[in-house]
Amino acid sequence: MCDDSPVLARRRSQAERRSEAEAALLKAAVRIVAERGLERLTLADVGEAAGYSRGLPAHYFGSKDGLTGALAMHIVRNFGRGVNRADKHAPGFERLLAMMTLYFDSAWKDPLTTRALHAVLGEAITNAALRETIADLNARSAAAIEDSIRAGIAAGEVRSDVNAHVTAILILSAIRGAVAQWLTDERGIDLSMLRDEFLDGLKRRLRA
Amino acid sequence: MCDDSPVLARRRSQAERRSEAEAALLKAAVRIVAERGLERLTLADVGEAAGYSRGLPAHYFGSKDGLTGALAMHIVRNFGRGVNRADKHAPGFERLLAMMTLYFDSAWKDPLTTRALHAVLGEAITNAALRETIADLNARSAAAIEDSIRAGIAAGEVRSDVNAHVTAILILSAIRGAVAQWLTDERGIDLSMLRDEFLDGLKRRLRA
Amino acid sequence: MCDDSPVLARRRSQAERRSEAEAALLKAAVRIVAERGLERLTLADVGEAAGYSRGLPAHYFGSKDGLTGALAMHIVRNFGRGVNRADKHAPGFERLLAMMTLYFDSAWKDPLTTRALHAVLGEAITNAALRETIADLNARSAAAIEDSIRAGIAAGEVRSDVNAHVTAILILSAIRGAVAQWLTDERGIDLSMLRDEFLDGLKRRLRA
Amino acid sequence: MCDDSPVLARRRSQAERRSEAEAALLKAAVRIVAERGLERLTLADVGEAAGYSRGLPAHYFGSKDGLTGALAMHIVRNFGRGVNRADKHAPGFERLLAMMTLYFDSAWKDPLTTRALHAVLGEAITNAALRETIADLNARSAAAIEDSIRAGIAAGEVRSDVNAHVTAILILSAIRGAVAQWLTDERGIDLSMLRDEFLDGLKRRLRA
DNA sequence: CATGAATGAGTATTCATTCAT
DNA sequence: TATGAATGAATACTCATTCAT
Repeated sequence: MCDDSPVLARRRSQAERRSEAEAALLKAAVRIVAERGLERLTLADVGEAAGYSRGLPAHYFGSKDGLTGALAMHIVRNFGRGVNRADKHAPGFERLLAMMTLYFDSAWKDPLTTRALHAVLGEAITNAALRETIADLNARSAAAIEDSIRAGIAAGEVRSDVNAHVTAILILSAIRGAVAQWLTDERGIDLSMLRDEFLDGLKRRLRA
Repeated sequence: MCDDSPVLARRRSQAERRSEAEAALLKAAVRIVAERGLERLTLADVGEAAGYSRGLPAHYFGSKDGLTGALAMHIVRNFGRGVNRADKHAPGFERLLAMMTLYFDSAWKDPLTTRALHAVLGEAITNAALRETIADLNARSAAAIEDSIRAGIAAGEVRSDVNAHVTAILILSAIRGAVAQWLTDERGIDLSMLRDEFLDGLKRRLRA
Repeated sequence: MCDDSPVLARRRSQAERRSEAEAALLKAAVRIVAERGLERLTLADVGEAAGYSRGLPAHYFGSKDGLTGALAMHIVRNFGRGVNRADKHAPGFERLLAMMTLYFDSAWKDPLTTRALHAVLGEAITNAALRETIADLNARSAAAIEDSIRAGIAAGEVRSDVNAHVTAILILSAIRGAVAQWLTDERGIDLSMLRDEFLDGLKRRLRA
Repeated sequence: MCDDSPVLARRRSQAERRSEAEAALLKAAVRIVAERGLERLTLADVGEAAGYSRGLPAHYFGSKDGLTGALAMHIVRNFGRGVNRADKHAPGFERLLAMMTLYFDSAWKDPLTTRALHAVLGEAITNAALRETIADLNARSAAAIEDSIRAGIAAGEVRSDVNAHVTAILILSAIRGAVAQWLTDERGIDLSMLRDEFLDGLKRRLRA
């Protein structure tokens, strides 16, 4: 920090090295999970794919379950960051539509993260260790949608007889299910068509 | 060996025993997958859980991939059989509503199969060997919905400006996503509430 | 069993194959432990040394702890069988002396089992999983000595004011300690001299 | 570096810190070995248990073998120091009895060191690197006993027909074996009873 | 001097698969 | 047909060791 040496590539501190390596490992893990699934992810592969040793993932994450958990957190955090870019719109119907668009479009723009996310979502159904992390993600995702619906109602943009809570969960459900089907059959399913029809239905159903 | 019973009868009995055992193995596999996931399913466990030897699953299904494939088929077939009970209604809006209800209620009534199905759906995202089976299931499921929508349009029960194909996919998406969220958080998500709200929205959106 | 085929090398039954392999594995394990100690025993080495695959020990004993436990049992059983050959003498002072002689001489005659036994005895001090097995061996070994002392007292061969229980434990202690010292320094310690002096002291101390 | 304090004082303080840390590491190692055994002792654990870094033990002792050796020496030295407190008695039968008492009582008073010592004694049987250290300990321990026996003979307190050398080894054997049995079954074995009976037998056997 | 990041070899462990009975 | 013994490859995991800070 207080090192003024003129060396351009300043030597990294231990903490920097550590977090740099950790980030690289998680990035590599995302790619591998997206391509092969959690089941066929090996600790050694992650280390090598990240340009480190075969042993480093075990050293950092302790066990495969540890890596899986950290990976879920990482994906969820990354994903949340992406969706939150919709908050340039004021809460309300506009933001809701922007969020929905982002959900669909991020699947298209970043299929790696999307595929990894859905692999983790699927795993959470039969893996108690991940369930809480994913349940929490789901709850927060639905809550963000719910907030926009309520704001829309308050602003008179959204019909006031809508059950914001349940509707939010169903909206999240539809997006998740649509993306999952697309991931299973990218050629047979036209995601942009699903997006347009979905947004259309949303307007029809919610608009005051 | 020294059994003198008529050959035909004997053959039949062996064939019966075989399919009986096979059914028992698949049933055991469904339970294990529902409880622990495909990753933690082992051939030996399936054999023992079904009351047979550790070696029988390999004997019948050849390999783990063979079992996985047969299992996916079995779940898909079972599932389809359940949903098709809606066909006592004539094709049209009534049958559509009945099918939707069945989708939700079968999750509640048979959480084991449901959980196993969703484990397989999740796996298909990153497992090419299952993708086709699942893509096919998805296509047929959506097609059944689409048929009812079209019949509804023809009967004048459903608005004629509805895009039957895309809407059917989105309907399937919403159900799948809703059940998936419920499976991840059975206490936090009220499935029957989701069902009612979903059916309500459906009527509002589709009814002529 | 009821196979009367004239083949000399009759095909072994599955159960025979299994127990044969298990015996071979344990025998190999004894040798490795005697030579290198429990710490440097690997499951793969045991399998290979026994002429089987590297994976078989894990397959049979489940884990290294499992093997260690089975090994302790096996050594203890083998050892007990050896010492019990003293029972051709009637219980009493003669049998006691014969047992003591056997203890010392079996160390000399079968240093492999002896070394392995003492490795296990040492391990039991800091390994709770073995403690009970070894505590039981110790209790039974001391009890056998105690029985002979009591019989000797009853027969008037042994002084009646001897505390049979505690003396038996101390006798076992002395033998164990003597053999342990010999194993640590075979050149510096003359075991036969220890044996003779020990037997001499025993007579002096116990004889009526 | 930029410290202007007298060099000598500084050196001394660093040397002190070094030996302080080394002592703390060895103390921690003794506890870990007593509780878990040499096999389950890790360098990192020792460092952390001593309140230092995970890397310090490797820094000081070079390798695990280095630590093991230093630990054996440390335990042996500590142990010898304890027993030598008997030298307030003049050499002879009294000192012998005092030494024996100390052997038993130190096991009771400091079970941690005792357990660690016996773990090392057990390991020495199959570990050539420790054998010499332990053989030397054994030889010196027996020699101390032998000296007292000889002094007792010279003073006319001990029977002159006793083979001092072999008897000393057997005495050490009995104590070691007794403590080992107690360590394996603290509840089932009454060490103080063994001590009393042992001392009693000793008097009867050796006293002139 | 002291820390802790990173490595990689060693090993336990799991399990699909093959094969003898 | 059915069992289960045996194999061996795959992989998680541990930890001594080295090295940069």
